Amino acid sequence: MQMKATVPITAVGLKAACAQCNLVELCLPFGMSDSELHRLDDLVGARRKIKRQQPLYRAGDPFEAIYAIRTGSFKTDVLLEDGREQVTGFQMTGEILGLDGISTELHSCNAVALEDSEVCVIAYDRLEELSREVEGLQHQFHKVMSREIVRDHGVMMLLGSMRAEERLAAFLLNMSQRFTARGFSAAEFHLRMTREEIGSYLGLKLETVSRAFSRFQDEGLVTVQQKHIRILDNAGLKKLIQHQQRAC
Amino acid sequence: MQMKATVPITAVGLKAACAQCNLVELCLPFGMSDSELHRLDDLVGARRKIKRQQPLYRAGDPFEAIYAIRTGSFKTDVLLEDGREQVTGFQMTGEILGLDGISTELHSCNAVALEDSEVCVIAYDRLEELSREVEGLQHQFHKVMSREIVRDHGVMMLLGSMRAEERLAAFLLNMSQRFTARGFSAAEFHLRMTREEIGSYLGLKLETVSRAFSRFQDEGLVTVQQKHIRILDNAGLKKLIQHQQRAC
DNA sequence: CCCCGCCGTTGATCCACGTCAACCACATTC
DNA sequence: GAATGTGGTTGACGTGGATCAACGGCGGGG
Repeated sequence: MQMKATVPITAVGLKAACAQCNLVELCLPFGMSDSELHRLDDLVGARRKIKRQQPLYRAGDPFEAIYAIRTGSFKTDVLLEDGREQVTGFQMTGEILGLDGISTELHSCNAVALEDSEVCVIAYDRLEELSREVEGLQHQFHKVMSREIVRDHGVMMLLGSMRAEERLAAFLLNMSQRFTARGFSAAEFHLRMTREEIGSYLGLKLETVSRAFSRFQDEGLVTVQQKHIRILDNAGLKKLIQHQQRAC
Repeated sequence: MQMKATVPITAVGLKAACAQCNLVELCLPFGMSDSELHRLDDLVGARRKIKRQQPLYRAGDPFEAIYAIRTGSFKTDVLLEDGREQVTGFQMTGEILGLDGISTELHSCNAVALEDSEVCVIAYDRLEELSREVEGLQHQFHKVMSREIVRDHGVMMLLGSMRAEERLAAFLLNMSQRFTARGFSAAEFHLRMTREEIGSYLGLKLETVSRAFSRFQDEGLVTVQQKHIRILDNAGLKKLIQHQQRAC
């Protein structure tokens, strides 16, 4: 069921035109002036469509570009020789994929589409070139990388110090907040990933994720119907995370 | 026991002079030409000495500079409101601290010296400025940030998918490899952090860390005397990580 | 030198989560 | 509509690591 190599499923020749894109606020060009914005037009090359379950890139692939998600969503994961998988993140529209490849010029993880998706391809050498000239771009790019580091620290906190229900609560609140930023409902959304993928991300087995969902539902914090989530008690979820619910 | 703010313990006026530093190979200037190297002299401002247990910066501090470790070592950690601590990393000479601050212009974690240490202070606005002119610096800086992201993914793998002994084995091999890169013995070294700090980093309690050390010693993989470690069977440790040691 | 505090080790017990297994809800295909 | 497969839920049970507790060793200060 695996493909030999990561090949573009579709590479359409359309220019991406950040200035016209409604994702600027969430994406790499955030905070740039109009004049700066127009200089990006020759940076963002083609778009590429990726079908659900297909890889955008794989660990070991040569690194040439980073990718901005235009539509759809992805997961990134790393694999151990013995087959164990760790999902390292879920990415939504406007977010940047591929930063892991800069350090060794090889991608160090897999990026897989969770649904039919489209990305803007940003050639990395062109990005470095242009960001030497466009200060706003340079600065924003650094912020994007730094944000990724901060996000990863948050996940470490989650994996290293939280119990199962706290992890799931943190995950739901994070998803809710990211949907909100994209103009969707904070309270009601559709998860694109399976229980197993959530579990891998949170360092839990899928059964534990499922049970935690059920318990949240019993306690009136959320309603869950398969992948459709409705948050009923945001504050209750937040409280779960902070109050280490132990005696003493 | 906490200090109000992070103030320089000592700020010596000495220019750092990367070109003369024996850490270039490990540090930000890696791979830069001699002529590029000399342009760094006015980038790296003062050095700063930090006493053991003192913070270099704290979560919430305004971000102004990143730091290259000249001597000593640090830990970085994040705290939850309820007091839980997650150590997100241990840093050694030549490694860069403070990248987490770029995204929000506030530091998002604490950096604490594990021993009396000295860092080179690199003003961030000057770094951006200079890296617009010096291509090698720009590229190397991006690699350093990317490497941090890749490293964090490795820690997630560890926290999310490995059992206690695998985590400790991975930790020891990682330390060994980093000591080697610094010209120290790969087999014998002195840990600067406590069992509790190791435990926090690995998502384990200190007792579990201690027991795993004892078991490694019983199995002839290492000898442990307090913080002094000698690795007897490198391959054995590696095997521990890959072979998911379950029946079936 | 002795005292004291911190750090590390080890043992006994507990419990959160993993494991194993059965079953159910949908979606896809024929 | 039946057949098949994938993903999700739930229950029973086992276990790895947390918790609680006692003790030992080293290092710093009087």
